[in-house]
Amino acid sequence: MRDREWLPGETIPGEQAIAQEYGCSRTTVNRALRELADLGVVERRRKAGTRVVSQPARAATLRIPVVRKEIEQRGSAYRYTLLQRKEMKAPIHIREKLSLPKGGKVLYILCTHYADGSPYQLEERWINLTAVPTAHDEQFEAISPNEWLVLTEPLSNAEHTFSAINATPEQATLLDIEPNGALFVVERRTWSETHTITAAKLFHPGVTFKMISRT
Amino acid sequence: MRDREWLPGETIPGEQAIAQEYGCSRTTVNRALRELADLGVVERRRKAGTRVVSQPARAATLRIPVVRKEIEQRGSAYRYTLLQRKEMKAPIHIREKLSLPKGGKVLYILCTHYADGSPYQLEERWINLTAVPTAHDEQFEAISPNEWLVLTEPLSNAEHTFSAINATPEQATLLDIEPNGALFVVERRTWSETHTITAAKLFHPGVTFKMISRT
DNA sequence: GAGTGGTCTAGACCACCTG
DNA sequence: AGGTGGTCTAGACCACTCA
Repeated sequence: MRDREWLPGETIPGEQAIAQEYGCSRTTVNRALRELADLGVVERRRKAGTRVVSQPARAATLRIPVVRKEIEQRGSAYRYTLLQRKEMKAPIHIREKLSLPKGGKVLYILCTHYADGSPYQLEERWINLTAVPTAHDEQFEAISPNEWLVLTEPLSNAEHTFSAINATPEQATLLDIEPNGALFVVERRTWSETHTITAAKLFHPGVTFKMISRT
Repeated sequence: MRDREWLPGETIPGEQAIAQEYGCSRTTVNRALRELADLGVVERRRKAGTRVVSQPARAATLRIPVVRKEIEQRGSAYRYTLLQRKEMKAPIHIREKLSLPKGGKVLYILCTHYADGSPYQLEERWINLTAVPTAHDEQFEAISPNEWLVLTEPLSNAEHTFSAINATPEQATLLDIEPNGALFVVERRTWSETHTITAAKLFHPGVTFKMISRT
């Protein structure tokens, strides 16, 4: 069905018409078209019908696992080190990201994840202590905030931003790379239905790191 | 339904059991669970049942549009410049990526995409001339290979790899950034059901570029 | 071999949106 | 106002895979 070419620039098929033409039920057609819509190949609107998008934006699905699993899946040994941990009033840029009021308290954490002894990721994180008060009692010496939050706050929503920057001198030292070396940065914001939970910046040495998405 | 907590680490619900419990049809339960499986929250296998994943890998969906649209959507003016175009025997690393035989011919293209006059993306591309012979007749002076291929070879599969590198001197010059500046790199491989089509490397100045995925 | 998920059918009601 | 997609039901067959 998805091979067939009635795909000129942007046209309008129908839904139960297709069902008749192919001799299948509308439910099936609906599912097929819905999947095509998810892929971005097709646009659907209630009364207007279904339109074949002219220049579809490729839908790439990434799987972003917990760092430890990511490292172990490459067959490397995982190690974690806590560098800094302090409770503080949220700085302005974090207040904005987490929609916190003036004076809102956060737990700031800086830590490193190693693969086979080499720095794999530098993690900088702010946890909203109003939303996750139990973080106050966790020292994050044995478990990384990444992993702890996945266990503690399941099924949260997230927004990811990917970018590239030149390492600051401190970052270069901590990640054991050349001064000014390229870093792959993942910024993550996480929230539940009621609260914003955490903001994180994850820095990967560019030489090492690749993020892959298939189909 | 997705609020309910029978989410201990990893357990096993049933499918038509759930349908009865919630007083809805199995079709509906199936769809719900299938969507949760797509999100990576749940794992399903035929005989074994459905398991709540303990540390789910976040599924982030990216939309990767045609460069021109990406730029125009930011409200910027788009301009495109062809820098180089030559037919050649595929170098080894491209032969591997495109599964080409020795001596397989490709069309190599180097070009730049500008947003409001500033370099936005440096595109380096190899097109498989066996699979897409019509590329031979296209000069790519008026239209970018990116856009041309989306029009010519619709509905192809793709694999994307994201990484960060330091710009080479040439890249820094072409993109008008500092020497050694960080670049956000998208590598793309594209294939149809029968052929590998193209391999591309897309370089974005790290200072400018961000790639965002929501939920 | 038996039970699970994967997929389909035929029919129905509804919300939305456009013309 | 009417037609579209969105979603649901009740029932069915099949393929896979575990025990």
